[in-house]
Amino acid sequence: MSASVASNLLAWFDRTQRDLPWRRCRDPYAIWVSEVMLQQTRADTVRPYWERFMKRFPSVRELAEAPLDDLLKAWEGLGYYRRVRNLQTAARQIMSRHGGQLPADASALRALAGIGPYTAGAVASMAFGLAEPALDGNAVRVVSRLYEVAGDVSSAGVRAELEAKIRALLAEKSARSRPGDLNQALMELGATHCAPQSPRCEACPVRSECRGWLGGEPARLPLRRRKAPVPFAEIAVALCVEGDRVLVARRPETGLLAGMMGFPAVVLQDGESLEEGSVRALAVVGLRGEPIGPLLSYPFVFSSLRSRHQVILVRRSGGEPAGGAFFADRQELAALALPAALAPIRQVLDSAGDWHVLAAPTGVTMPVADAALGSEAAVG
DNA sequence: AACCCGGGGTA
DNA sequence: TACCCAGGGTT
Repeated sequence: MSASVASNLLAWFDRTQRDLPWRRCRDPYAIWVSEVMLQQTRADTVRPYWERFMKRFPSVRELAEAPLDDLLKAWEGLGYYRRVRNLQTAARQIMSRHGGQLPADASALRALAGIGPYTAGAVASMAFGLAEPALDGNAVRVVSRLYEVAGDVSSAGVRAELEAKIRALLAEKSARSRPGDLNQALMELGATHCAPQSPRCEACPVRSECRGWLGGEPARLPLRRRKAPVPFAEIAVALCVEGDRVLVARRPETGLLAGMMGFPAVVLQDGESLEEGSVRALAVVGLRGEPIGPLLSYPFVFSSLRSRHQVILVRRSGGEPAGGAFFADRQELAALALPAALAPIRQVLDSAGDWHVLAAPTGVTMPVADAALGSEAAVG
């Protein structure tokens, strides 16, 4: 019936595909790294990270043997930091299970840390030419519209249905020798034409085959259940400066920003003041302390949490840093991988000529924060 | 199946 | 603002 869909997609892809650096190489390792970076992350964002990462960690072995802090620094700002931990776990699994070479097998790939159904299919098809579907968010949108699949795409059954549609496309004669390109063509079409809200159907290479377009309302698909509202949290951040050093602490191994370095912080409970929260944050890392005064406040939106970070200066009155916390000088702070949510604080510290003024008992220097932050980030 | 996990682009 | 993105892991 639609034997031309695959060939039309491939011809269009050959004509218009974006020039992405990982498309220039055939190294399975390089393709794998790019696919992990591309999880929930746009190609234009990934590009510079991938270039730097490949120079610094050019092979599975170097990734497997790298210090975790170096990996986190290379990942700084990309988010979902669990990805890079899993990447190293998988590199070590590849060393021990597969002699340092990525396995040319979807099931074996799927068994590696951080590789799920999508990434297994993507690497299998792009790096090894296997006929495996790579069903990402783009492909979900394109395929659900192409075949007017009207079920909830977050359900396992509908996902299987969509994968079956892709398998059928991969089996078409024109696609048999290039499954990776067909998968990429589906994703490319979703990224550039088959947009969530306003698809550019006029320029679509498979419009005449698209049941969604023929039905007149392609943008109503795909269907998914409504997501729960995003909760809000007030976060108290204790900034403890002593001389030319600032207290940093490693976050818990579970939950938000697991295992990342940061400044002592707690989520304020109902009725708890910023000052009380800051004392509690210090206690977590083994210090007694007293609040000096607020330094800055800014909103930060995660995908699963809206927050307001309230940064308050504190002074240690006793105790020693415990549990991975320590006082870092400027050089040590610069070397730490910090999540983007803490970037405004790093910026204040970087632009403050002398940290002593931040530790002053009175007359908190708000102009420093205002100058460093910009109007959007500074919230009262 | 539901929930959690960063960050950023875009309509 | 709301949505969603070359998703995966845990429970």
